[in-house]
Amino acid sequence: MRPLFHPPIEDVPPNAILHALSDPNRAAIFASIMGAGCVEACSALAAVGDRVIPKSSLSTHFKVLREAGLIRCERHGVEMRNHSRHAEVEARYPGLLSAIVRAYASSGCEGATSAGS
Amino acid sequence: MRPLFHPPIEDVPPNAILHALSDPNRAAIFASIMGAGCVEACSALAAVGDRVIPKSSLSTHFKVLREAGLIRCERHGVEMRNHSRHAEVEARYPGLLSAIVRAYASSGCEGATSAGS
DNA sequence: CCCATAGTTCAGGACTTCGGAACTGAAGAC
DNA sequence: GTCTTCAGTTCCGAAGTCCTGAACTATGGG
Repeated sequence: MRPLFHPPIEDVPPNAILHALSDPNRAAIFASIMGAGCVEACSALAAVGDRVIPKSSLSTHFKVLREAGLIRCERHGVEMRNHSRHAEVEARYPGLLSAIVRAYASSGCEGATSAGS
Repeated sequence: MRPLFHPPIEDVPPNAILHALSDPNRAAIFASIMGAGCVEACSALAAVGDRVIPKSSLSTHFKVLREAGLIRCERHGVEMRNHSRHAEVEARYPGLLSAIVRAYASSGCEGATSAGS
């Protein structure tokens, strides 16, 4: 497939990460990828709680997360594997991701429920 | 003046905080308030680096920060004192604010430079 | 009382995001 | 090899959000 652009983590400004995760849907997606051992298919995340997310929105969300350096996407056959780049982000911005995920988890919001394994 | 609404910190969802701080201008304002000993007047922050922020935008930014539970505003005479509620937020979402501020600082972005005073 | 200062509100335009429909690319059926 | 199906992307219009200048309100001083 065309070479999906993944920015080096040093080029990602903090506000891009905050923006990406300031959307509860994206936060839920990311928490799910991060919690589920760094691999998921897109369609597996088509629902956050009760709410069904349209495919197109989902695609956009993944694009935002990808461009924020939070995930790495590669095509495996017909579906997409999404690896969390959480270790890289952690190295670049120590404590940021864990604090955010913890914040969502402690708020009882749907943002990180699926990360609770 | 009318009783400016300050939400209790427990009522503030994490995404509101992330959203508030995902704007570099607001991040700079907040970093400045937090770094400068928790008191500032609005007009003292009318410029982020080279960029001049219009009063109306500034007012909106303060409102967003206030409604995200990040600052507490009270009128003293003709001007406004803005206290950082950073301790409360820290208690509610441990490590979140410090990680964000540190991220902005380490990125060399203008988000937290003014906190170095 | 009138003026100056600090901040808020409103309205119009620019920008972003959402979501359905159509499209592309890969795997399996025939 | 070709057709069908599945997974995801792109396109475009609708809806919402954000920015900002202009007008307004509130406070303090002369």
